[in-house]
Amino acid sequence: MRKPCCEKKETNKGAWTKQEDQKLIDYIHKHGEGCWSSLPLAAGLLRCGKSCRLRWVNYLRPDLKRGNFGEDEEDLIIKLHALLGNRWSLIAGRLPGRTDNEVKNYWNTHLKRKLMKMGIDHPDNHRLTAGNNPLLNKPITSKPAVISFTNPTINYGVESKKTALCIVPDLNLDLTIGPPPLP
DNA sequence: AATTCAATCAACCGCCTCAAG
DNA sequence: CCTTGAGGCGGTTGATTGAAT
Repeated sequence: MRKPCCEKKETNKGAWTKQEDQKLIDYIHKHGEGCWSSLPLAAGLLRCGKSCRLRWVNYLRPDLKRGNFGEDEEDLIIKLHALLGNRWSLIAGRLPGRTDNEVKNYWNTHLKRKLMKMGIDHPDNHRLTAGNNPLLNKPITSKPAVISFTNPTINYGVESKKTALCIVPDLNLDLTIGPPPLP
């Protein structure tokens, strides 16, 4: 079994202090994101490199948006999750200013629950509760591609009147994965 | 006001991949 | 090839906060 990356040294754990944050910010402003394993020593931090990277990527980066997710962001997450599954970093890559951790947390706390309320009892694979919806009692032959969005037009539709349908096995999501947009 | 419960989210853990030696 | 270590990722935990009783 591999040793943990920071077994060699005593390192701080838990919440970061303001001073630690500042040290990390200062160091990265001066030297850029480089070798995370040697960063803590160089920056005067008693943290392991992984912890520094995580703190920077998820919290200190200046281009982070933070705050509530917009409806368009929600839709995009649902759409991308249907396509990619739990590939949070890929999903986050399509949401400027959002991190994988943030997207993952948002999915687990808000969206999962929201989809379940809409009758999708397996939000992880975007399957609707068959018993609730006669349309769905047909066998699904291929991997369900799912879904719904408030914007553009289709909704999961369990409750919405304007809805069309919800699971379309071979639905073309008209979504291509490319490099994330430039900042 | 005090207590309990639920929701949220920052941070950790362990695994995987990949490049360097 | 094989080994090693760094970086990155997804799953999970636990502290904190807010709401309900």
